Formats: sequence, structure tokens, C-alpha cells
Amino acid sequence: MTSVKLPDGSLKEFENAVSVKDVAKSIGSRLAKDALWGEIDRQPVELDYEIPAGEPVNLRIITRKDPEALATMRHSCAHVMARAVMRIKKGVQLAFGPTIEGGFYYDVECKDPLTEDDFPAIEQEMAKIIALDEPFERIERPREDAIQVCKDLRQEFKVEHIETGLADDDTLSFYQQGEFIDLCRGPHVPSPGKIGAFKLLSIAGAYWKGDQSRQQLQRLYATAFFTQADLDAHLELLEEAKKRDHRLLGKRLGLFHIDDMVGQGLILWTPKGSFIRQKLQDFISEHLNRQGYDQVFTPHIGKLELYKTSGHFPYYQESQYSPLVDREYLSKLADDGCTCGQLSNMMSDGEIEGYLLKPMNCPHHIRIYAAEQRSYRDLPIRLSEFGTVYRWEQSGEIGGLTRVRGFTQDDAHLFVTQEQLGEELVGCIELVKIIFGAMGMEDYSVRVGLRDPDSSKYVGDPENWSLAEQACREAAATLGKPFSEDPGEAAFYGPKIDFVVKDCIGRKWQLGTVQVDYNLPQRFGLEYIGADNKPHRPIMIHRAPFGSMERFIGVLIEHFAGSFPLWLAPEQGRILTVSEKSEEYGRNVEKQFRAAGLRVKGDYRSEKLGSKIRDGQLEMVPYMMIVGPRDAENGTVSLRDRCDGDLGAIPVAQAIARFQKEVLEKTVRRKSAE
RNA sequence: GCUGCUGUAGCUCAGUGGUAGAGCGCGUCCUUGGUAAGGACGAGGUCAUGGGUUCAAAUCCCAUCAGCAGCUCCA
Repeated sequence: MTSVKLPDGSLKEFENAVSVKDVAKSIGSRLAKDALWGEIDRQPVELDYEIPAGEPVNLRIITRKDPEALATMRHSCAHVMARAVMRIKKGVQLAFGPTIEGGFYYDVECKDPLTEDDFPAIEQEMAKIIALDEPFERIERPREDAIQVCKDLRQEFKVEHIETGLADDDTLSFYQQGEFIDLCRGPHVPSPGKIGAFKLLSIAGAYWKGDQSRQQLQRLYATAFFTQADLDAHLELLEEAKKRDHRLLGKRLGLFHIDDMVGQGLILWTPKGSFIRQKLQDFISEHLNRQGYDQVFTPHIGKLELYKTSGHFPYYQESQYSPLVDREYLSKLADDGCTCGQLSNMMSDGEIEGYLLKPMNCPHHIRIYAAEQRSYRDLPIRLSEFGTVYRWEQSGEIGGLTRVRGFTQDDAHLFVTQEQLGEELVGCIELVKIIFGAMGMEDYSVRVGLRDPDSSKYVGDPENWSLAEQACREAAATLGKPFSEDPGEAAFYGPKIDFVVKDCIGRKWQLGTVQVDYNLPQRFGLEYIGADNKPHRPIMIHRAPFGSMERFIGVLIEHFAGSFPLWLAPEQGRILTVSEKSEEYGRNVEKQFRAAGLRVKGDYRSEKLGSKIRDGQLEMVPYMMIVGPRDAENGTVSLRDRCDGDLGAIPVAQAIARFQKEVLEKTVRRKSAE
């Protein structure tokens, strides 16, 4: 007797031995057809798996409607892709081929490297394999046999993976499909016929096991869906998302420029982009004032000595611009043929004095704190600065506004007592909340980085750490949205709270961060005099709610799809004359808007109205004010909203009032890209 | 930094071992048009840079620089 319990709680009993498929058949022929695999007591099993007799087992039958079905089908598709590649190319070594968000990839090594030109052939071969519809057969082998199987197949990566990655598994599973056999945990759909529609997307390099020192493989990215319609919709979504790319919009709207002659990863803010940045800085400054911050200015460079004390030099030397060395030593360099390495050693040893382009603002702020004797009555001290820092990012990593070599942090350092820590962290979070709220950005995630309990790399008193970690949790909780707690993600000097968003192609970027620091106050010997008339050590909080102006604006361009809210729009409105006959009235209206402090321009070209409107729409101007003879006569403008279209004629004063209200309220307009 | 792809007019891109192309934009003129492209004419390019192969290179090869995708890294 075999009995199974179904997810709805019902019990089914069978006299003879039954497979998962038999159970599905007994429920309905439609289910039998749609069934992909089964799950017994939460363990995936094949459809032909024979259910053990005896005690009732919990059985789920998975169809494409179940959330995990798509991922499994995609993984099956990865096998099909690998098989196709092996049919086309000789000597293919397979590495890993997992499902990822939105698709899957397979890492392979080919003697004769693959290019995108091979895609049509691979896709054709995949179509053939799918048409064959041979079942995915699960084969289980004891450990030693499994290694032998991989050796026979000459799949060295698989051998290594079993020997190292799967060292604890006694039995290993393979899936076979015709001539193709691959080490795989499963599950799979019963056969490739279940794959609906697929497409190869791109090819890129990837290191074996993610280790830079290991060989580099080729990673084939692809995606698959149960229906062609779903695939088409997905591809269209990708195309739509690309139109929001801040690199394209930034160029098209003239927001910023990156120039070869200036240098990689160095942003030139054009007037329009500068305007947006200035407005954001003004906005945040206003809230800094309210929260009792003091704004400071500090230089872009500092002595090596400063960064030796802070620990940034030479420890992070690789990711910094080279130091600015004294003239004297430079000529010595030239005369003696001294190598860069030697110079670097001399600097670390203190033989050479030089300056560093600052990689962080904290050392400068610390020296402001240390410049005066501080009392507990002065604390907390909150020093803020839109401080520009420079970091030598790897060239392959630089791009757009999201990863640059020079950027301005909306930085601040708070010097607080242990007792004040919790409240100040909450204050920092409050700022983040205000900013994201004002932008209408809800789609961000929060991570609290905690100590790795097994590591001893952390500085500071463990008891204080626990207090700080708890304070971080409590501060994060004030956002009122779920956050993750990541042990081991803390900096060595203290726990932190990070805010992460995604860009238009799904890449994650860290924006704001709030970090507790026990280390720097110690390194710099910071003190304040307590109520007990004794010196005490303050705790530092580093915080940058935007992260950097560059990255934040990059993300913001994509968030708004280039269509900024009125208060941020460099050009808030444009006056369009119906014909040149209305130019005088148009200029008059323009003056009135300007006098009211609004940023408007006039389009007085001898173009047709439709053409001017089109230009205005494409340049993302929030409002257009159309003026013709009728408006001149009535003292009106015909207002056109970029999102809603024609709003009809209203008096000029009313239009101005509408603008001012919208600016004051910082209304967030709907997104739309074109 | 690594792997692959790319670099042609202000922008988007076509092109090919033998005198450099389109659309948009720009300029001039015509047109005076009421809610997403009116018309004509014209200007504009050391084909990223530096080497090499060749009678001949924008085209083929090498290097450099830059961009894109991914990997790695990210105080």
C-alpha cells in the first residue's frame, strides 16, 4: 500500500506501486501532461520516481505554474545549451551552469573561443535538441564512480568540483540526454520539450570558481520562458529598461560629459547636470541644518603622514591615485633611475614626504575635531561636507556615473559618546528616509552589516560592538521596511547600515551608508573631557545618505527616466510660439516666469508647433507654454504637461502659481522614457 | 586588472584592400503653421591614436587609448 498526502491535505491510497506520474494521472490527465517533477517531503524527485510504500508521504506535483518551475526549466535549458555547444565545438570543458535572475548561464572553456557569431548555430542546434525531446535521465553514482565518469568524459572542472566542492557527498547525480551527460544535482523538467522559447543573450569572461588567479572561462548568458510571448515581453522589457540608461540620457539631455582628454572616470558636470546637483545639495543642506550639522570645507589633498595615521596609506595604496611627491625627490628619481616600487617603499618608510589626493574625507574632519579641546557638552559634533574624493578604480570597472574615479560624497562625520550613538544613528536614518521619500524611491534594500562572530579582526571593545550592532538594528528598523542582517559584512572598525538600489539593467549599487567607527578615534587619539573631568574617547559615525552625488544622480536619472520633478528640472518650462507673429507676447510671458524665479526658455524658431512640441517632449521639459494670437489677446498660455498633454489655456499668473506650488511641494512626476 | 565585442560627421549608424555615405542635428532661405517631425539648398570627416603589411589601408596585422558586457575588486 502506497499513500500520499497532497498539498490540499487530501490523502490518496494506491494498492500497487506507483510513480509520481501515476499519482498525477490519477488526479487528472491535464495534470499528468503538465507535471514537470514531483516533490516528496520537500525533496525533488523525477516523475517516474517510485513512491515508497508504507507511511504516507507529502507529495507536491510541480507544473509550470509553480514559482520554482521557471528556474528549473531554465536550468534544463542550460544543459541543452551546453550540449549544443559541445556538438558545434570540439574539446569543450564545462564548468558551472546555474539559473540566475532573469535567465541562466553556462561557463565553458573552448579551445577555439566562442563569439556572438556562433549564437545562431548554437540556437539552431538547441532547437534540434528540443525537437528531439529526449528525456533528462537521472543517474546516481557513488563518489569514486562519479569521479571516474567525469574523467572518462574528460571534464576536468567537474572532477575538481567533486573532489573539492562536493567533498562531503557520497552519492552524486548526473543527468543524461542522449550523448550528453552532466554532473548535476537536479531537478530537471522531464524533457527539453517543456522548454518553450529561449534566446542567447551575451558572452563574457568569468573566472573558474570566481577566482582571479584561476583560468578564465567563457560565460554564455541566455534566457528561456515557457512561451514565446513571455520571452518577447521579457526582451521588450530589457529594451525599455535600456532607454532609461543614465549614460544615454545623460548624453542626450546634456547632463554630464566624460572626456578622454580629462581622464577615465572623471565627471565633467555640464550646466544642466550641475544645476540638478546643486539643487540636491541645497536640499540636503537644508536638512543638515535642521539636524544640527556644521558644514565645513577641506582641501583635496593631505600629507602622507595623515593617511599613515588613518591607515589608508599604504594599506589601500592599490586603490588610490599615486602620491604627489616632492619636487626634490622627483628629480632624485630621474637621476637615480629609482623604480616606482622603490619610491613606494621609501614613502611607506617615511623617507619621502608627499601628498595624497584624498581617498576619504574623514581624516580632514578628524583634524578639525582635534584642533580644539572638546568637552562632553560639545558632543555630538556633526561635521558635514560635500567632499570630493579620488580613488584609483580598476579600469574595467569604471563606467557612467555609477563607478568613477573622482566623486563627491555628501559626507559627514559625527563624534558622539557611547550614550548618544543610538539616537544619532536614528538621525542619520531619518535623513535617508527624507531623501528617498522626496524622490519617490521605494525600491531600495537595507543591509545591516554585523561582525563575523568567528573572526578576531575587529577593533574595539566587544561589549561596545554589541551595543553598536543593536543600535544599528534599531536605527534600521525606524525605516519601517524589512532589512537584512549580514554577519561578517561589518567593517573591521564597526558595524554599518547600507542602502542598495538597482540600475536599469539590474546591477546593484550601494548608495548611502551609515558606519560606526571605533578605529579612527583611537588611531588619532581623539578625546573629549567628560563630566568626570577625565578624558574619554568619542565614537565616530561616518554617514553619506546619497553615497556620492555622481552615483546618486546616475541612479536618479534612471529612476525618473530623465523626466525630473519640477524642482529639479534644469528647464522647468518652455514657451512655444505658434508662429513668429506671437514672439513678442512669448518674450513677455518668458519675462514674467523668470521674474517669478522660474527657469524657462522660449522656442521662437520658425518651426511648426508640432515640431517644437516634439523637441520639448524629447528634451524632457516638464511643461510647455504654447502662445498664439488667442493667448496674446486673453493674457493666457496654453499649458501642456509632458505627461498628461494639453491642459488648455490658463492665465499666465495661474500658470506661474501652479509651477510655484509644484516646486514647493517637490511633487514627483510620473516616470516615462522615450 | 582579466576575457570578449566596439571605435567612421555634433548624434545614431551603414560601408568596403582602389576618390567617404545615410538619417537626425546644424546654417541660410522659403513657409506663418494651435498640441509629437513643413520644404529647398548648404556647411561639416587625418574613418580613435601610433606603428606594420601592401603599388595602394578607414578596411588586414600589432600596440596604445577609450566605450560596452561580464568576471574580479570596491576603505
